[in-house]
Amino acid sequence: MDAITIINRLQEKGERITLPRRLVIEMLGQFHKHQTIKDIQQHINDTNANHPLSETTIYRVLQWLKEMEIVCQTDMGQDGIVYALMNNSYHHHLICLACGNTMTIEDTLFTHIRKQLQTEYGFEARIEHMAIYGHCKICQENIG
Amino acid sequence: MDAITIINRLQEKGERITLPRRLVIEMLGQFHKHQTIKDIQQHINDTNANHPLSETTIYRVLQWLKEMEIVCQTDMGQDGIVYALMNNSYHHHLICLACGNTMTIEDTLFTHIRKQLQTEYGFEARIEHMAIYGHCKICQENIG
DNA sequence: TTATATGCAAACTTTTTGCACGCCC
DNA sequence: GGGCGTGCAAAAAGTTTGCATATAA
Repeated sequence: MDAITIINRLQEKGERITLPRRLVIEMLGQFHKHQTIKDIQQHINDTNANHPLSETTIYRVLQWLKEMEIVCQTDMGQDGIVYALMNNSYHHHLICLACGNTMTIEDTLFTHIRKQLQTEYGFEARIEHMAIYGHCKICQENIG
Repeated sequence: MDAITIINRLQEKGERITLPRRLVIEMLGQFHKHQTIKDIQQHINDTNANHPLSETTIYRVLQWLKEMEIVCQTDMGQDGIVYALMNNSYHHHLICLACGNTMTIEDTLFTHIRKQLQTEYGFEARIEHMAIYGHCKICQENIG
């Protein structure tokens, strides 16, 4: 689902589509990576110098997009809080506590756990973008 | 491992044990629940009125305890960032996006994923205290 | 036209930093 | 005694709010 589709769906739901909202959705759709508030603001204001957005607006647009379940929010620890469209193919991050490097992993790892949560607790998990901390292979060897 | 054991081990490692450090460790050991910075400060300053701790110190003690891998930090979303001793029997939280209720779940759920991360990526995951968002059974039924 | 989103400024919360002093080893 | 931790105050960073204005529908 790309930015235009998202915008159309929101509009069909009766949501108001304003320029700031459009810009944020397009920005997140363009970069298939999680972005901080600052990333979003900077990119929009760089490419759209004639209509810069205030931080306030970006916070409010992201809040709205979360309520609409269009974006998800992840705490990346040291790297701060990041946002991404939910429709991007799900992926997750391994973050090494020793060297700080991050690895991206596929979502298939969570298939089993999702089913189990549903079966055992009746809970429908939204694991779109998980950050898992630990020690990477190299650092384990260096420590060991 | 209780507070006294933790303190002894740190001391054996050559770490300096000061009163603030002792108070924070004991506080976390006493309540087997995750605590916010404010919880920690308030409890210590209530029960230890003769030696109140500044926020600065608590931040620094927690930073140190994280480096020592004694405490883990979890972002509970709306409820803020919380801290807990790692040695408490691991547990995790299901947080409903609709009603906000949280459920506590056992760690066994993650056994499989830990092994898989180790095997496939050589990554030793530290999944001590995970917050998983989604929709609880009741809210699913109400929405559906 | 009218309800709602935006921008600005200011408040508020959370976290970090510099420096003088005090305490643990 | 000496190095390191602490407290204070202030700054920095992150987030929220009130209100007048602008704008989508």
